[in-house]
Amino acid sequence: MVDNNIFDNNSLSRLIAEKITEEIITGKLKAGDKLIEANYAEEFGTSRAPIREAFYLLAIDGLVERIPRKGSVVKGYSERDIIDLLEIRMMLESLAIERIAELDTPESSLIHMEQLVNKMDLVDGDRLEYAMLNQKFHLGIIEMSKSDIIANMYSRLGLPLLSLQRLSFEWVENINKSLKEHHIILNHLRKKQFDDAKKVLIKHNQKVFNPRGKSQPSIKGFNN
Amino acid sequence: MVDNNIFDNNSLSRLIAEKITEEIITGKLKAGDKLIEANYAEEFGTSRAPIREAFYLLAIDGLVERIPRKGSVVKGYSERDIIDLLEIRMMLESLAIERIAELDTPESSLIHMEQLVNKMDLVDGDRLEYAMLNQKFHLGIIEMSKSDIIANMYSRLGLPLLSLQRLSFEWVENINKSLKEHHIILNHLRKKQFDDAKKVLIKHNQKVFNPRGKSQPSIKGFNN
DNA sequence: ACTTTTATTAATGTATACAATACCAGAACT
DNA sequence: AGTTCTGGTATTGTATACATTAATAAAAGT
Repeated sequence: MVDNNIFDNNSLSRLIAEKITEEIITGKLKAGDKLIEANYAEEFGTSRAPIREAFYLLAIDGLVERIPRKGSVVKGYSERDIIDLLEIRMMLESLAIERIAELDTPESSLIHMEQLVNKMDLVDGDRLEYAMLNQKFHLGIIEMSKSDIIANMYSRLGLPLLSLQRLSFEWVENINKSLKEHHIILNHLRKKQFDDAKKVLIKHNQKVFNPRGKSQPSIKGFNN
Repeated sequence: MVDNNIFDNNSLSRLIAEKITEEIITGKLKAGDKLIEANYAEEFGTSRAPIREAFYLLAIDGLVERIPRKGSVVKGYSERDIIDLLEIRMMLESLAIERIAELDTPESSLIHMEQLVNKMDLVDGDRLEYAMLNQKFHLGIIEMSKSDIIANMYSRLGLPLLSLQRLSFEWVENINKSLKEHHIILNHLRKKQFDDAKKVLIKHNQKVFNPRGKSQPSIKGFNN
């Protein structure tokens, strides 16, 4: 028995969930948009069953909200929500660094992170591309901690933030500072100056969001 | 139009999920136990569809792990996992107190919490009962923060910890100190001494885990 | 005109049936 | 004995059909 081929992404539902995730992150689907099972079933040429599963997977990642007997909508986050998400993300990353300090991080991980940061230096103007790489950087720190719990918690924050950062970046002003800080954090990690790494990381996170007065859209198609 | 009756717990799946949650928390179901859709379908006299949904709800709360094409099992947590869970819980509660400090907490909330703590004083020997009340206390702090995000994150931690606390309480030794601290935290909140509340809370949480007999792979030595 | 009622339609919830896959025990082979 | 086939069974994955509920529109009453 040969192993699964490339297309078998562990069942349809995962594949569909990934596709919808992409649509949310790229902004094709916006907060409040209603997701209709039948529509997607037709679009993907399947029955509603795997679509439902996909919606659940998305709900776990915090991208979709399921309202019993009403349906599934793309979850919206208020300004307050985003502040809390960022705060919690920072806490998790701080904790991750504490955990990293207790381990020997293999050279390969550090190299991987450095490659990532170098790639970010070269991005020129594509917000989505930058947001994706940035996400990978933060995720990389989480993974270095080798803590399933932290990683699990983080996954609930990461994607919603990714879908928002694209919009709310103060692109021009902060990008250069942000890039430099990534390098600094990595250097501290390499030199095992974990307290310093933490300090820079905390500052780094505190500067990410500049609220701009956008409020949460209401959900269309529902009678609230 | 009269509102839904008491039995309509917003669809079967929620009800089933609650029931299974109870079985996990009370220890009837143990980590690693496999959950078979068909079995539960028969037990509840339904088809497999709502059972599946229930499993997903449990997965969101971190009580069950879904492995594609294999099934659902009661999720187990290692000692390291528990340390991380507790650490994150502490962080979230700390953050919650910061948020509380920014609000006017209504008197009714404080009274509610005080009633809870008083009830805890009276519990005599029933670990599960105490663990449940303790859970409500911690949850109460989260709710006072009025942050959906914090509450959402917390729900992923709370139930797994609840299912573990019952087993590993160092009942006699620490219970009195723990009780006192609850009162102290509440008093600080009432007097708007939020920094003090936070400090006590952090200490309260840090004492929770005492890995003493490292030989034991289980969750021994975990209390609060 | 405005609200309430009623019918129609759309969408989710649940049940049943079948398909694909994983699991397991026993046979065949080395 | 141990390993690899092989078949049968258990269990999840998907499809289809129907039931129930929510959203929409039209009709009736005030």
